Amino acid sequence: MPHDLPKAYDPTAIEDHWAEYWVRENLFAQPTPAADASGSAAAPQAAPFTILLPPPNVTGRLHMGHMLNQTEIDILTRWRRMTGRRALWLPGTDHAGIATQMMVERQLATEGTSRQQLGREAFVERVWQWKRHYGGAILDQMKRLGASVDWQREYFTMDENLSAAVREAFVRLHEQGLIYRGAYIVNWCPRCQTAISDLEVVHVEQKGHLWEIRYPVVDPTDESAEADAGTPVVDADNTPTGEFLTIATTRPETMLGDVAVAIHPEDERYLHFHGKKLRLPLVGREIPIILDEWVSRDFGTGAVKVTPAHDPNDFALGQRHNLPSINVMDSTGHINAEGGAYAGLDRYAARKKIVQDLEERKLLGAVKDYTNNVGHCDRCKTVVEPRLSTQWFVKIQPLADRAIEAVEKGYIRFTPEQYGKTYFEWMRNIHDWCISRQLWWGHRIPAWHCSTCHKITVARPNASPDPTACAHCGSAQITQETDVLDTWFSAGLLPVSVFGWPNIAAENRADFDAFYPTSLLVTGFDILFFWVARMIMFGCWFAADVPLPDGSPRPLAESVPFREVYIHALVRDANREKMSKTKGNVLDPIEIVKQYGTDAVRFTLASMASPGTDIAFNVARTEGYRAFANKIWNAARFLFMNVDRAAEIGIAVDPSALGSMPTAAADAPLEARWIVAELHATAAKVNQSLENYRYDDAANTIYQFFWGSFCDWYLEIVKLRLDFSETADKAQTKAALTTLVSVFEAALRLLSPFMPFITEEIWHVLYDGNPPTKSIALTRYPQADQAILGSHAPEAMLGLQFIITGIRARRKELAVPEKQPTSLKILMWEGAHDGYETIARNIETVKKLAQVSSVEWVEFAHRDSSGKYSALAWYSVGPTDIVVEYEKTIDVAMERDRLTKDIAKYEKGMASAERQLGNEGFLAKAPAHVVEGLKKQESETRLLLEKARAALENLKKGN
RNA sequence: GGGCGGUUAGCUCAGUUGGUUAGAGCGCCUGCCUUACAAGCAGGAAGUCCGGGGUUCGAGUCCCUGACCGCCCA
Repeated sequence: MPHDLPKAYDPTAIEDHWAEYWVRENLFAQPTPAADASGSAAAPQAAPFTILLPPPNVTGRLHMGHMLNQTEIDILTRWRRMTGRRALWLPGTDHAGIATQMMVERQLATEGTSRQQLGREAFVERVWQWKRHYGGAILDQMKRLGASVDWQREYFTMDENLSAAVREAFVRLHEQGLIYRGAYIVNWCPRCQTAISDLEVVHVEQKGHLWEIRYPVVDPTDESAEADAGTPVVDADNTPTGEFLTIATTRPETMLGDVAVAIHPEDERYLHFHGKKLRLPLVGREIPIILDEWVSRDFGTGAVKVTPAHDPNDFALGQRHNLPSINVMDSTGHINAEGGAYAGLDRYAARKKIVQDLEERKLLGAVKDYTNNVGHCDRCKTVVEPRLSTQWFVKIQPLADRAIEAVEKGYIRFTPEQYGKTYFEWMRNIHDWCISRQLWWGHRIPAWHCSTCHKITVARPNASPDPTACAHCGSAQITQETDVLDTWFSAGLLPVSVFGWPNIAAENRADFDAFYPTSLLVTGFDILFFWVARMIMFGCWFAADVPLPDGSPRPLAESVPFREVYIHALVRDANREKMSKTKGNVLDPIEIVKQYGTDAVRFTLASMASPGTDIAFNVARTEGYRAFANKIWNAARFLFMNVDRAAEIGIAVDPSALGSMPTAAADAPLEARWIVAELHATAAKVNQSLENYRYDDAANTIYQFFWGSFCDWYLEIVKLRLDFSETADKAQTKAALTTLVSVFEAALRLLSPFMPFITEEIWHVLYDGNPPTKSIALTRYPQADQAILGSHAPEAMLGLQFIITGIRARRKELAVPEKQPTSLKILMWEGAHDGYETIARNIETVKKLAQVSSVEWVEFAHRDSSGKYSALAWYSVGPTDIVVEYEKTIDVAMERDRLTKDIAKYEKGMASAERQLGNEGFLAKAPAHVVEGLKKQESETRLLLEKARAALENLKKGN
């Protein structure tokens, strides 16, 4: 049956089909290993390669960052799978508390209702409905892109088993005294109406002001009502009289909650204020002046207002000095009843009004421009308000210590290495983690408040799922905490929870034993702290309690959630700009895939994915890789055309030649031995590159092999051998066809992890619909044979390529019409170089590839006799001298330019070589092979220089 | 303020423990519809490796320093 492929490669025609096929056939499922007869340890199998998909938000749509991440993971997973590892890539999505809640709330708003109207239970049900309908669209996009994941193990962080892990982790940490609840300053988002962690705050430089405000010193003798109200005594010009302490602030509205003013104890400017009290303007409260060394004398006026309820530093000051905390804002950022006349105003309206009122009272000092770093909510970009509130925290230090040790001892390795430093930097300066969120969507904190004794009951499910009575006083008057946990709390547990933790008993621990620790984590630097660090902390903490399969305690080295972390960079636009919706430069990977094919987009990302470097995504490049796919497609067409023609005269490739690494007989033609050697070298390089996460090297090496070696040279030469005529040497034709097909088949396997679609398609056609396995992805990855890597064929081939390229260049210079063959003379000097023999044996190749009609070998005793030939036609190609015969009159000026330029180049090379070779230090200290190489190069350059000079002389003589 | 990167061809990037005369893709110029491929073929041009100093027989590579760009943390 003839192999029919359309003339041009059309990705849309093949990709959907294979994407569906891979999912339908469940090709990449990695089942739980079966226990052996004893029922305890799993039967010995190939080493696993386990990798977790960084779970995208369930609300998410695929963007370029995802596609880069997934391409990198997929390449490694497909590659490891093909090298025989038990590869498991586990997909899933994150419930994304705030994002998902916001999305559903928006939906409710369009229906004229709200979550408050619905009530918590109905709202949560509504979110589940949303999730069932729209959630996980991103996973469908992954399916279309051919990610080789195990879809049977898909997880969702709110699933029952993963929720059980979250609850167990919380309870265990609480029992260990590592979770506490208390009133502290947290980052509060007035829009999201929840606390957020330090990491969810992004600092943005913003132009603002530094306001100086005069706080009147209390005169103990004045008992007037004005003084009580904070209205100062004024003179006739309405200017306040008396003594003041001037403070500076960037947030005047918080003064309503001031409880003190702090100065440095040694600040000489303010010594006379020690022990005095101030009257808080606009409020009238009497507040103390406190002394604290924390105060920076250089900042502002050196006097700082203290508002413990609205600033973390002030909170600490307040603690130290036993000051009260007065909260003057509500959860929406409006001034509350504590703010007296300003109650009800939005924080910025209040700021404006307060500044205005201070000015009227002549209490406003200088107003300076000031740029400060303002914290914004990572999710909604609202300015975060530091706020005193009761939250749940993880006492993180013990977990961090273990996580630091795991990396220090090399149990986890970062690539690029510099991220190890970043990790340590953060880990060693870590703060307790605020894990409570005032949301409805998420894992509700498993703590119950007792309204009788006011203690807290934290319990894991025993007889009933939730406790019904207070563990302290037995009262039934208990209600569950309304807060939910930070989404990253559950994400941090994924490496243990997806394999069944905490329910790891003898009968269901096979997955954990087989796949934990995972092998690798591939993710972006932006979630290094959010996720990677937390997984390391949780993994090292919780997995440590799971004994090894043999029952022995699990050491730290086996508790880590993964052994390696590969951090990739950002995908930017073609101009290196960060992609953003506001700039409108966001590229939708699905759109580009539709245009150029998944394989081309994957290859673009891979070829640019050098560790640590951002990717400037340029569709021009993708276009180039679509061309590459087309090249392979057409090489396949060429191949099939010849296979079909061979079949007509009864020649067929033995199927046993396929599926392994091709070899070439010692007496096989040069191009066969060469392409086989190139294939092995390519395989070696690609395997090595992938081992080192050098996707770019791996991709470029394959590209060069396929196009630069296989198509440009091998295919052209092998055409000579594919003789299907009656008189053909069938053995030779069959041998050539076998090399052609087997090298191509191996190259497809080599390329498959990078371009899974086109290789799958062609591979199936190659096997005529009767492949040895269900997919090329289940075949073996090409591995190099050391013996073949030592082949001399590439060296010989290089000489041949050199002369062919030389003749072509010469023909161009002589302006020989493209199709017109020319005759060739090869000048053989006495003491002939080795290359003559290779050229002679492959003279048909030279003739075909360089448009040569006939070849004449001319022997010469001396190089000088070259003068006999018109210098106009004589040409050096490396060590070989040739004459391309063409009657056209030569442009003497042009020829002189060429020679002059060559001479200059050779002279420069000679000078450089002589300088080094004349340097005793170089001869004495440089390694032998470097010296030898330079000497060889010098003598070659000298020869070329002499010949070029002679030619230039002849040119002058001849005219 | 603390920490970490980067600067190589017109563009986007490689360049290993220092080693021979610095590479790739795209773009550019010239000629070709050569029976797999014009998404192609063939040939070609193009670099003060950010500046300055140092170490070395030898520096794009190591050290110091300056400039510029970027990222993270506070």
